[in-house]
Amino acid sequence: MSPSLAENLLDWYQDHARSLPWRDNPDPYNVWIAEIMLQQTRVETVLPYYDRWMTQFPALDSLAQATQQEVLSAWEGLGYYSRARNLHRAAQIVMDELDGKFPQDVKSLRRLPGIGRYTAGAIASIAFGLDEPALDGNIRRVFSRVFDVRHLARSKESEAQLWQLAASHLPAGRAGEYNQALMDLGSLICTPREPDCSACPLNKHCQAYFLGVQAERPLRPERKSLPHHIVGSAIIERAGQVLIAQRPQDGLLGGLWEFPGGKIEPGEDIAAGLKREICEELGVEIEIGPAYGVYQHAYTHFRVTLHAFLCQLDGRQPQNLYHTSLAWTEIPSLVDYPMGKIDRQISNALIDLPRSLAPEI
DNA sequence: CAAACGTGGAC
DNA sequence: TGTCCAAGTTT
Repeated sequence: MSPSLAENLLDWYQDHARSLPWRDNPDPYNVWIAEIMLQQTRVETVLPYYDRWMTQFPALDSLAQATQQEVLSAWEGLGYYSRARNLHRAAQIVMDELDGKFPQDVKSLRRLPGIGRYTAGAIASIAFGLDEPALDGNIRRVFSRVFDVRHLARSKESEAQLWQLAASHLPAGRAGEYNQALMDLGSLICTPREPDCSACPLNKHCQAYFLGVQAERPLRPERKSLPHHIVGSAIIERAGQVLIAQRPQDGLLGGLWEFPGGKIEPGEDIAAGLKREICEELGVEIEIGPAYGVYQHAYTHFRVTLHAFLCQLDGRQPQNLYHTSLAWTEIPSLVDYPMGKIDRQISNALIDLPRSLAPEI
């Protein structure tokens, strides 16, 4: 009798498993942090963040006791910041409501914020040794090829079929290894472009390879083009300090700090639009000074071109009409506030070129 | 349930 | 240079 899919896979994994820090000691906390960081994020990107995180927040209690600003600063640059806010909240829930005991089954894991179907299965199988499936992007691709799934990727039909496949081939008692082996296989061999089918331990099982259609699986839906927004931002300076604002908790870059401003309406003059935004957000008129750079950035669902300006207030105090909070800060202290990429670039420019704030000096 | 949610790297 | 992609979750 020829070896099963799981047998071939696990044999391969024994020799080819990647050495990763969270695999050294796969306790629930380590696996949880790694799984959240790895959501929609490459392993190479995660590695330095994971190491710093474990130094700063070595266990559940230290994470629960940290401030949200500390957590967001540790996360800065990783993106999808709700992951960090949810990790922090979940750590506090476990400490305060669950007596410090991390949930140990899929159903209770999924009650924690930020843990969905995939992550619950991953933690349950890897950290607790339970026979649970975990379907991520790699495993979707592997199974879409091995079983020649012809439904459109992410459709209801393909999701149902793939979760069924992920569950139906689990080797009893070795689900954690199996799930990780599938992910390593997807990452190393069964790659999105030019999979290395000749080196694949599953090529004898692979229907797409047999049919020569592996490059066309999974079946991808068409993508829409991204909208492009023009944004104005005000670097409001007063007595050697600049005004920064903390974004609302929900939505884009929630909880991070920014230079206030906003979207310019189509056809609107940039300076006029920036004055309007500042008036809406801070209830004050500004005088717009020298331009301070044009910044291009692509988010997941839109692109922006951001125009920054050095600005002065009209003498009145800004009111907080939109943000979580406002702060006046010395320029060197901007490093202490978590920010998204563009505002970090602006901050770094200010730190590197402080004289440009006071060109008369 | 379609849309929102970041960023960096490969081609 | 623009597009695609990468260990998903939430609303």
